[in-house]
Amino acid sequence: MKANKRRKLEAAGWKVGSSQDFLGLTDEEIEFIEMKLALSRKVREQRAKEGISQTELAKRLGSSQSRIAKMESGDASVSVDLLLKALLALGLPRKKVGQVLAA
Amino acid sequence: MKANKRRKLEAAGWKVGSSQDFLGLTDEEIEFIEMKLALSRKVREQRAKEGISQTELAKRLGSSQSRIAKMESGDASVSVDLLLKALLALGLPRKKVGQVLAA
DNA sequence: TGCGTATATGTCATATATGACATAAAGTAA
DNA sequence: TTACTTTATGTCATATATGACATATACGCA
Repeated sequence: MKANKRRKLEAAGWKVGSSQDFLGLTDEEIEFIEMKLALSRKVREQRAKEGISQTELAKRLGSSQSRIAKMESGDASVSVDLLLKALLALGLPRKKVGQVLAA
Repeated sequence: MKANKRRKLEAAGWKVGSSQDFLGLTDEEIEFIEMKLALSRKVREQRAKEGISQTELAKRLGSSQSRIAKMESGDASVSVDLLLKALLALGLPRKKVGQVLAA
């Protein structure tokens, strides 16, 4: 696990208890988090492209504005399931969703 | 209620080709289910390629054999999060995971 | 046949994710 | 400034996912 990768994760808003906890994460756990953050960023980007508010997206999803905000901030309480549903609700085709994850 | 119905449909062996037949599901819901099933199939394929049992994969994941079985059978009670973690635990790189979703 | 292994299916207590809600903060325009 | 909109943050009751477990089924191979 490289230091610059850690800085990227922290800058993206992922909260970790301590350095030990963070360094204790396996590469697979880091990969998983990075995928979630990529989806998170894509939601914000795509919502901006659609020109709608968090409240509007929440209505489409049957969710709430606060959860959309947590979603876009990379909050760990948000599941990948919800992130995927959000991207689909924003009109992103499945192929593009996959590209986000792969990138 | 609606979610419960979908769960039973999936558990009963719902296949991608017949997804359009189930009225009441939006295109986005169908896309989401298809992505989950693609991941599900990939887990079984990749585990076979690794030549390990469901029990062994469960140990790697900190899960249980029964959950792996549900995972591979496309049971709706399994989250995308767990499916992704399983594929990563099977050594599939992030890029390949994305390709599974996009396909 | 039996015996060991792998997989499937169902249940359940508990852990986790969720929407709802309140409220703060930040931006916008008058 | 005020009034309004959007976004951020925290809490909480409830819905959902989870691992553990029991047990059934299947698939070898002796």
